[in-house]
Amino acid sequence: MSRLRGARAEVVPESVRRAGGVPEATVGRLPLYLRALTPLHDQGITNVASEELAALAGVRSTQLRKDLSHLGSYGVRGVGYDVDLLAAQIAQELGLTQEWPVVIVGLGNLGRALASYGGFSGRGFRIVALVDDDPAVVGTQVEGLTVTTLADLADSGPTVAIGVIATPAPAAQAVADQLVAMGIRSILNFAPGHLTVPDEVGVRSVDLATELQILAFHEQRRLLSVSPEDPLRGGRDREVAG
Amino acid sequence: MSRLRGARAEVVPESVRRAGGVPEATVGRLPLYLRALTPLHDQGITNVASEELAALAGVRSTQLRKDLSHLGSYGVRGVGYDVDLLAAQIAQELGLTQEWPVVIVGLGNLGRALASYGGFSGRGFRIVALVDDDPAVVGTQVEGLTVTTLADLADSGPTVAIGVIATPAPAAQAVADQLVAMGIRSILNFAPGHLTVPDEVGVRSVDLATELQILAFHEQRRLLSVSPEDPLRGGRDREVAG
DNA sequence: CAGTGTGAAACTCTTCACAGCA
DNA sequence: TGCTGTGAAGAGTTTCACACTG
Repeated sequence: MSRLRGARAEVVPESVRRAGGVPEATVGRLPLYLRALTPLHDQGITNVASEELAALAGVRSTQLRKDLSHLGSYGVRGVGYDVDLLAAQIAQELGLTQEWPVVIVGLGNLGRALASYGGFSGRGFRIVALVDDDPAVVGTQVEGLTVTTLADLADSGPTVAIGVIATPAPAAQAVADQLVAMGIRSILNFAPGHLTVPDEVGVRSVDLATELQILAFHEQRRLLSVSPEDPLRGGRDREVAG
Repeated sequence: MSRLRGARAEVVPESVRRAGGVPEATVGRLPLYLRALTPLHDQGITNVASEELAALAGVRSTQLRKDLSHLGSYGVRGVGYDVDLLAAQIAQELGLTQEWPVVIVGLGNLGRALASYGGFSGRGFRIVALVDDDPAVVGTQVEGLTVTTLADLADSGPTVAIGVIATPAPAAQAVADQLVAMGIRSILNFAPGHLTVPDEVGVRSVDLATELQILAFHEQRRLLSVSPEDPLRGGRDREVAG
């Protein structure tokens, strides 16, 4: 589900790419574990067993333990994991010991929703710039930041590590090109459609229609298989990492 | 990426679950293919080769052909695929020949952004209800629909197949429970955190912080590996279906 | 002969079974 | 005794190589 997929370049096998590293599937779940640990920390709980944490994160305990083993985890046999220590370890692995500066491009409904979303600060990210190309919007204040153009950002704006694209689909590729040109190598894309970027740039795409269509597939499957001789649909607790 | 992960229930092997079906990984890519086909259709292009369509969707041509082979595809050797026929086939497989009624729960910034998003109609979905629990919002008109409460919806609202949760995190589980109680078996969750639902309910979750943290992991990895003796990062064109 | 369809191989990911330690 | 950590087995996915066909 997140899912990595090659497009260009020779394929470097995971076994080589991962020199001293963590499998991609595990990376996709580390955020879930971190998210599950936070409320435990807030409740003053200091220790948690893999079974319990796995339930909170929505995975199996063996999976959790295997994942954590890749970061050379420090669980205690017979006891469990130290909540704060584990959270710190995962945060370090994900690179959240520093704050990554983020720009949001496109201040339509979605862009504004993202800008006002609380999930950035305190989780390793800070919005440092907001960009739009509508003259009526540029210069206005949104969430305490002055909206600029992409050109202004490249020219005289703050340094940015991650670009979030929340523009209409037709503009997304051009925006991505400009973000890449100004040195950004991580892009989160909310516009539908595939972005073509150089190999060294990471892109993750979130598309509402795609998600709904996947749900529709299973919904249809369910409706069809209720009637006949086939009582197996193996329904399972479904979740997507991203 | 989208990724499926069991949590409860005995594990039904894919080979059994997929009786006459399509692998989960393939299902996750069918929407991408459909999305890539639409502009071709609009341009009046009637035929496309797997190499070209794969490039538009951001996958490899072998992957595309293998995926399509699972729906018993009707490509023509030496020629390619009929654009309209292929689009129709995929749409049918995904269950988009009918319109699925959708409810959006939570009309904060995100919920409103989703409500005004154009990606629903014409793609197999229609928003038939908007729900919020704020008395100041209930009864108002948003995007041509009158906002109701969840209780009203269960009581006297239209039938709904898919629920979209766009509430704050603390409310999400309770909302999911109520959606399930009224018979909804497909949920798209935008609130951070794991939802616990019965086996027969499908859930997909989209979480901004998770996506950003995965990007941050790779960004950090890139920064660390630029300097030393390790010139392999196997940079690849990254994309997520989910 | 260009391009699809597909078994087989390679690889990744998940689950199992159990050794090992506090 | 209880729970972690992990090699090995099993399941799923991707890629390869090439047979096949319009």
